[in-house]
Amino acid sequence: MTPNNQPGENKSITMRDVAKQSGVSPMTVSRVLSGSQTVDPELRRRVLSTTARLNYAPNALASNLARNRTEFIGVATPFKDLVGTTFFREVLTGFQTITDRDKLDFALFDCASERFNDPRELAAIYRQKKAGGLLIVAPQMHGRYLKTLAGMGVAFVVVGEYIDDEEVPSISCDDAAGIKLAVQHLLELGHRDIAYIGGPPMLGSAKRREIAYMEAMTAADIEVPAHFLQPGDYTIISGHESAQFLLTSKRKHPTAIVAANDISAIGVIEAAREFGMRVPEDLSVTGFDDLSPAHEHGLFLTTVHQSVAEIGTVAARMLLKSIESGQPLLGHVDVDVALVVRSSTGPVESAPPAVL
Amino acid sequence: MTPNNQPGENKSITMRDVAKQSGVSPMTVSRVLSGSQTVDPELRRRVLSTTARLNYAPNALASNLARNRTEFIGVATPFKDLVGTTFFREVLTGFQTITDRDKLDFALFDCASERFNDPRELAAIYRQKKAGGLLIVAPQMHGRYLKTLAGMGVAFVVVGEYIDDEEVPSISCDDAAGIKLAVQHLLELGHRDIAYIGGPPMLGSAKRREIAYMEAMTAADIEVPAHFLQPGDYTIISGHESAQFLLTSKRKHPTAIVAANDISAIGVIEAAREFGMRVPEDLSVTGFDDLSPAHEHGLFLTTVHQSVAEIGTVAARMLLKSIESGQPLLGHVDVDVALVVRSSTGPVESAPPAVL
DNA sequence: TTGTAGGCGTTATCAG
DNA sequence: CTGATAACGCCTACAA
Repeated sequence: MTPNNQPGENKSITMRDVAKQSGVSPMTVSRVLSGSQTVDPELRRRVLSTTARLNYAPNALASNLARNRTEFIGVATPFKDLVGTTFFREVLTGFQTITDRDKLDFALFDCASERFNDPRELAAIYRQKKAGGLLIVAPQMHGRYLKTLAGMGVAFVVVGEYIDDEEVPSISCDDAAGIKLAVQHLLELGHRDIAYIGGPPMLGSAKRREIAYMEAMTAADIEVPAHFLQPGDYTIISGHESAQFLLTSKRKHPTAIVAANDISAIGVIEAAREFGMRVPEDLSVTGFDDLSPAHEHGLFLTTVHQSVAEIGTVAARMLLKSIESGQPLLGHVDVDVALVVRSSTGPVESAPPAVL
Repeated sequence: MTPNNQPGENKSITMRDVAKQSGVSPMTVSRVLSGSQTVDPELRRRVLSTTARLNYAPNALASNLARNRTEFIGVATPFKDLVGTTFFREVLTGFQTITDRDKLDFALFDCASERFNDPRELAAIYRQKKAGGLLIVAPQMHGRYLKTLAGMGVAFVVVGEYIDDEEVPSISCDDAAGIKLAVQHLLELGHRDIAYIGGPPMLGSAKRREIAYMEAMTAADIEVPAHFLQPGDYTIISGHESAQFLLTSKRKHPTAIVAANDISAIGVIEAAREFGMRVPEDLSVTGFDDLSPAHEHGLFLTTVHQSVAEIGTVAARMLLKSIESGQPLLGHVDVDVALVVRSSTGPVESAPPAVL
């Protein structure tokens, strides 16, 4: 990793070289290039001219060392699970809109690699000044791990997941509001037999969605039969299985199913179709997330839209503020969601759906 | 971006601090931590002990400045187009398997942003030592742009696209071999009326695939009717349209279609089904890439598999070698492909497919 | 085996 | 407005 020289020139050009050739001191060069202080226009011209002529590029390492700063924002995410994902892309581009102003760049770390099993390794990234702050995009990370990180004075924020810990700063969409919008929508369509298919129980956001479902039903004075609360894990297959159970059970069948995310909603719709049920005539289905797959699959899923890009920009603003102020962030921030009504939901039919 | 201190401790701990508290010189600390030289076991113990006690983390900026190196590999890619992509994820994880050994990290740059309109800006990343080398994952980048980059002595390699320029190092799958495998497979199934739906003409890899199709047909002594060479742009819709044209033309209809990638192959199959044709009984279809979408869509597409992860590892090895040696890379490297026969291809039927 | 001196390339500070 | 001086925190080179 050592050499950085082109065949011919042996040492890289430094500020001193530019200074000498411009007949000024290095400080003047520094001032011109940092654009800050007032410099005599003639000197400025000379400096800029030789800078261009020598093709000089300031050494960021030296600059950052002298200024005790870092121009990288660390992004920690499990490569295998998230990098190829719409969610990740959206968070990043949202984040980017803010960090671009400060000319910050991204450093990318695979937090699922063995190396980061110990939170101290992630903290080291920060302490070694490889990154001025950390954007953590890793839903599966344990609260304990993150709490430890917070205890080590690392500037960071977790994105896309609700962490139930005051000391851990996190940003995600307003899960509760989203589910309540979905349930409310179904209630307005006349549904009362509304079942729910949940998400991975380890995820704080999944917990929030489930609780919100129960609250919304209770608020509408509807008692939820135990079997209406189905487990799930955000996969097509889990949605499929739980829907299959609900639609073939000997107990009451739902006229509508609220799935904890779009993926499992797709499984629900698949299952319904396999049983010859029409969506939405025989069964209404709602999802959650509104990322691309819902469209790609040629579905017209009524779902809760979360603005991932906005989560990214909010995260960026907060993280930058924390980095500048030196104050750690605290607690959770909810970003608004919106119900997108498409054609997987409709009014409840007078006749109950046919039992298979 | 300035402060990095926790409330209470005002300056970060340096090697000097560790040295003092261990009763040794900073050099000894350096030696212990870099693990290199021989150090008295007793001193080593003391140093390690106080390192842990003080929670010391070496400043990477200072270290890299002193050693004139950089521990970041720059990854340049258009965020919007590629970051959310299986291809990108696979390249990165493949790359990672090599860079992990050297404890290198990734710096991520959005080469589609205005900032990088000028290749000098990308070169600056390298010259400023923000990255020791560049992995460019950007199929749409112009050869001229890349040639300029090469001329500026930047250590880099382009991945996933064939760049027709000896000075520009690139790595991609062996497009020609892949298409020839597909055509050969169809020939063996008895097809002779094999049409081709191409890719974006600006892409070198698309050009190579098309040329290979022509060569394979010619080698089999089959004359290709002009309308058998259909344009396309790697999208479902382009595959759909070209297939529609081929299957409704007044001229001869193909019994098999080779699509330049999986996505357009999906469009072909959709179109065929709309015309009531069965795949593969009435029409054989092959794709190219074998990334996830082909499976996600519930298709069983016979296709050319490219090992993206391997492209990543090959790229990593080459780039690291170039960085170490200071020698620029040159020319293109092909990574092997393999035909994956699934159920979208079959023997040609005796009766020609029904004309719509 | 350990320590000393000096430099990596930049910037903060303060004197002129 | 400009320049000398002294860091920034670490490492190479040489000396002990």
